[in-house]
Order: sequence, then structure tokens, then C-alpha cells
Amino acid sequence: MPEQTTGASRPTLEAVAARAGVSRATASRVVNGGVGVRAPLVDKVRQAVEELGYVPNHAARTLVTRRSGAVAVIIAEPEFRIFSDPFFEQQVRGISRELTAHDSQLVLLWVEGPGDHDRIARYLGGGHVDGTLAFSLHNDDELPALIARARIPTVFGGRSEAGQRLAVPYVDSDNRGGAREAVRHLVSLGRRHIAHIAGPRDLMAALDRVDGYHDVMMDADPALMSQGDFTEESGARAMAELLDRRPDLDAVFVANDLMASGALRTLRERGVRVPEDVAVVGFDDLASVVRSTDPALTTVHQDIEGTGRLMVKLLMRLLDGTGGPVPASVITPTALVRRASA
Amino acid sequence: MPEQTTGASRPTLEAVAARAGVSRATASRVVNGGVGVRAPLVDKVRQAVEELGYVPNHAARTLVTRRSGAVAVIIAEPEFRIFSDPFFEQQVRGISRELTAHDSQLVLLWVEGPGDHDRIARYLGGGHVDGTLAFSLHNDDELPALIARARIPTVFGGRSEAGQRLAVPYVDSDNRGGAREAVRHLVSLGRRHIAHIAGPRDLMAALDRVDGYHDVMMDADPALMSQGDFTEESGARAMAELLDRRPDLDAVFVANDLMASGALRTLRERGVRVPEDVAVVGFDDLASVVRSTDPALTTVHQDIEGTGRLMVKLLMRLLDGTGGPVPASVITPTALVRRASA
DNA sequence: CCCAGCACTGAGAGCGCTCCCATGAATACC
DNA sequence: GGTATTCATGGGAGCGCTCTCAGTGCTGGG
Repeated sequence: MPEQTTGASRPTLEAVAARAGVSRATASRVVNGGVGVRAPLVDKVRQAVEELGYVPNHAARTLVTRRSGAVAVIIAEPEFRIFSDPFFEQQVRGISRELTAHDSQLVLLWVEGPGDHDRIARYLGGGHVDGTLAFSLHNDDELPALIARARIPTVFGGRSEAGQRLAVPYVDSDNRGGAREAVRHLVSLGRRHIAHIAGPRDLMAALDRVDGYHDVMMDADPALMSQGDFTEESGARAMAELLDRRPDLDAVFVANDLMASGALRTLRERGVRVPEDVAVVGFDDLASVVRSTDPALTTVHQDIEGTGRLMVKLLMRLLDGTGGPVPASVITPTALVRRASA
Repeated sequence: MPEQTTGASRPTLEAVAARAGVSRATASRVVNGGVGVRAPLVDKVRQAVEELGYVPNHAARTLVTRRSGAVAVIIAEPEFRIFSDPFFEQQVRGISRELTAHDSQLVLLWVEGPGDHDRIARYLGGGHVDGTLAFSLHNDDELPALIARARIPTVFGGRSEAGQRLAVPYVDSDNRGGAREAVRHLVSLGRRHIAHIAGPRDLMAALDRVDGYHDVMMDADPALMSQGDFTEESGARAMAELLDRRPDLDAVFVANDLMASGALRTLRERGVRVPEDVAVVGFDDLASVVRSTDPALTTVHQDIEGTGRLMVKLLMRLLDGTGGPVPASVITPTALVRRASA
């Protein structure tokens, strides 16, 4: 038995079986849960595992089961800044946690541009991972097509045109509903001239929030709409424009907290009182922003980590083929959080 | 030949060999570079690979070569915020790029606390990855010990007590040297009362910068030292304290750009002119900060992405066993970037 | 013209594991 | 008490690949 002499290399199942005095098959059963093995044998194997410090060889297992126990999270370079986005962090955290709960690992795939597509396609084709998770933010992204071509189970984070066209399931917050709730809240406060500061035009989440705004403000003056790019700076600028165009506005729904923070700054600089003169509602409920605004920001909360977890859950159902058919999308609810600004 | 009928499953080397009319061994040689195979056969195999869309099965390869082609990047939960740190982002980017250049993949391991240690240890022991990369920032971290116990090749990012004790190679910026250069520059400007705003006391990088400051200001008044925690807010506060204690100070070296930005704000609020009255030097050369300060911030540049790449290079040498002995540490140079603030 | 020497190629073992199937023991049924 | 049935266990094939080693066809020297 060479296993005993080659003490340097890691013990195999064979060694465990030999030590426990059972066959490799039985040892395997115990290692994988031990169903259908009698208690005394289970114990003997468990003990052998313990004593030998046995850890299953992942490659060997993958080779036969055709399951790698890993999931790729694809990050496209155009949005790499997203990486330092608290948003993204929370989502990845959720993904990581849920993956751990499913005994899977997270492989980070950083796509640096079309030149990388080949490499990624080969990687996805190589059976390294069981499925992928991707964020399709911009509509012009080539990533969805790439993933579709690799024919690997995938779930998207965020609604996207390409994703829907390719029938890839996605998870998203109820952006439209959340926006609607925000604007309705402003209406219920008796506000009549409610403006909107929108996010980037190529971002579905931003567009959905615009739609939600229009659901309530069906015949709003176009002058009450202003365009930002989700940065604080752009929010400040958009607010200034709005005030110039419609000095009579009495409320503003801002498409994200960062821009809302900028809007608040402009209002303060112009001596406009919040919420007395103008009520402000944001979106995201970002801890770092919400904590520091003055007055405290009323905003639409979304469960980002939960979204990440849901992506994994959906993917796992896709992989198992159990739990019934996989829905085309899952929309997580949002909730208005009332603070001082509206 | 069942391979042909099971069109659904991916082609194997066997299928490629059959199609090219060669043996599996020869096909394997071609796929792995094709040395020692005559040109016509190489072409035939290449063509078969192309036509069949063959992608090597990773698990099978790993099983025999004992190399997974993956490297784990370990992120410890106590520092999870670091994830949204531009710093960390750049470092991971460098790691990702260099890993790609070495045909390796990045597996993200998110450690959520001591409860996770078992899971991680088992993972590292399971041959999933060839080596690990970890960031040991705080001195009280248990992570280094955990990794050491797993006996897996590792490189640390950042100097740490534990890392040095366990003789794990590390890569770090020349924090001390950079700080020295910053302070020397202030001296060369004729400044005499040079203060320092330090970073967190449990962070080696911050301590090294303090040491660099002291290297030049050997008998500095302790009143010229102030403590921050690397946030903008803390920089503003520390600057205020310094001005109260030593109104005659004419320069300040701040341990990072974020705090420098805060310090600049305090100085502006107090009507202190920069650099005329007080010269300010930061550390990091963070694009997002440096771009927006007024006046433009003079700071110490460090090559974060390069540090990440170096970590990978070092690890690869550790794995290959080639390229000579692996140094205990690699320190990347820093460089003072002169702008308007000093 | 024969054989040593060389360059290529193929046969086959084996990496560590799971899973199918056969075997044997124990229990149930009539 | 004999056979059908269940249940636990072991034997062994085989996942797709790499790698050693033997074999094949050449060339060149004697």
C-alpha cells in the first residue's frame, strides 16, 4: 500500500477506506452524507477521515459528477467603477453568502473588453464553473450575447433588453413601483409641482424610475424633468436647472441618493428650506449617504444583498432542475423610508 | 464510437484525435503547445479542435497535473469595507490582469469571521486552488495563521507582523520612504513646523508613514502629531486640532489623500492659505480625490495595480519553483507628485 | 547493405472519485 | 421452512486527461 509510505501527499479515499476496513464505495457514501450505511461503519469511516485529515479531491469529484461547485461572477470592464460602488459590494456580499450556503465558490471573471471575449468563452466552456452571474447594466453590452453563446446557465442582475431577448432570468428591484411610491408620497403631502431628477438614459434601472414617476405624474410639465448621471455633482447641477426653470416647484423625486445629496446641497445654497419649501425623496437608501444628509433623507429602500442572494437561488434552481420552472424574473420589493426630507 | 452520437455533450480529446486520425497522446501534445509533433499532424489536430469546438476538460487535467490553475484571493470580513475602497479595487484589478496573463483564475474567498475558518481551511486543503493571495492589514488578524496551517503557497499584500513571523512573502509600497520624501520636500520648501496627520494605529502602512515622518523630523514636537482614521472627516478634525495646538505650523504631511482633502477643507474654512501659509502633502495619489481638491494636492504616488501584479508574480515563482529563491518581500517604489498644495 | 541512433507517434496506465450493479445477509411473506 | 424482498456492502468500470515507455520508420556511419 503505497499510500502509507507517501506520507507527504494528501490521503485519498482509498486510504480512508483501508483504515476504516471498508470498501472505497462505502467510504465515499459516508463522506457524502452517509445515507444507507450502518451506524458503526459510518463512525469508523468518520474516524478514519479525522485521523488522516482527509479532504476530498475536488478535481476527481468534478470529473465524474460534472459539477464544479463554482459559479462565475462576471464583471465587465466598462462598469469596473461599479466595483467601488457600495451597491455592488452589497450585491456581491449577498452572492458570496448564498453561494457559501450552497457549498459553491465564487470565481471572479473580469472582462476587460471585446478582446477578452474569447478567453471568457473558453473559460465558460471548459467546465470550470456550473453557471454564471452577470450584471447587465447598459443596454449596449455585448456580454449577454457572449454568455448566451456559451450555453451556460446564467442569471442576470438587473433587467436589460438583451437579457430579456435572450430569455435569461434576472433579478431586479421594483424600480418602477418604488418610484411610484415615492411620488405618491409626495402627492399625499399635498405637493403639486413635483420634479424628477433622472439617472443615465442607458440604464434600465434609471429608466424604470422615470416610468414610475410618470405613472403618477401622467401629464407632468417636461420642464420638471432633469437629467443626471447618478453622481452627487450631477444632482446638484440638475437641481439648479430645475429651480431656474420652475421656481415654483415644491417637491423633487431624485433617482438615487447620491444625486439627492447633491440636490440637497443646491437647495441649501439657494436658501430653499427642506422639506418646508421643497420636499426631497431619494432612491437606494444608501447607508453612507443617508446618514450624513441634512435633513435626513427620505428615500426608497431596496434590499441589495437580498437581490444578490436571489440571483444565486435562482441559478441553483436552474442547475438542479428541481423546485419547478424558473421564472423569467424576480422583482424584489422596495419600501419608502420616511425621514426628515419629505 | 459513442462520442459522435452524443452530440449534446462536449467533445473529448479522444474525439479530436479520432477526427484528426492520430492518437490521443498526439492530440494532447498539440493542444499543449505541439512540441515534438510534425507540422502536418499539428495542423490536422488544430483543425479538428476547431471543427469540433474542443475545449479541454479542466477537471481531468487538474486531476493528473495536480494544478488547478486558480488562485484564491482572501478577503477578511472585518475589512469588508475595503471592497468599496478604490485602493482595493485597483489592487484586485492588477491581480486579475496578471493572473489572466498566467492563465489562472481568481477565486474570491470571503471570510466572514472565525466561524468560517473551518470552511476556508477545508477549501484550501481540497486542492481547489494552487495558492492564495491575502491582505493582512491589521495586526490582530487570525487569517495569516489559518493560511499557514493550510500549508498552501501564499503571498500577502501589505506588511504585517504575523506575515513576517510566519515568513510569508509580501508586497508593499515603500510607505516609509514615500513619507520621508514627502517631508523632505516640505523641508526643502523652507518649512520648519511640519505636522503629521497619522492613520489608524493598527495599520502597518500608517505606522510606516509615521516612521518616515520621524526619520526626517527626528525631534518633532509631539503636538505636531495628530491622529486620524483615514476618512475625510477625521482629516478635517485632526487639522483643526493641530491648528489649535500649534497655530504657527507651516506645513502638514497627511497620511492619505482622503484625510488631506478633509484637512484642506478645514484650512479653507479657517482662512488659511494653501500653500502660502500652510503647505499640504498627501499620500496615495488617488485619482478621484486629487482631481477635485483645491488647490490640487501634492501627494505621494504609489503603483497600486503594480502591487497587485507583483503579488501574483511572486506567487507564480513560489508555485513554479523556478526563477530562483523567492524574496521575503518586495517593496514597490513611491514617487512624490508635485502639484499646487506644496 | 546492415544496424545504431534519432525523431515521432501510439498504447496504456493511472490520477481520485462516483455510481451502477452484483453479491450476500437479513428480514418478510405465504 | 422455502422463497421473495429488502437492505447494506463491495467490485469494478470509467469520467477525460497526461505522461511514461515501447515501438515505428528514418537517416547516417561503417
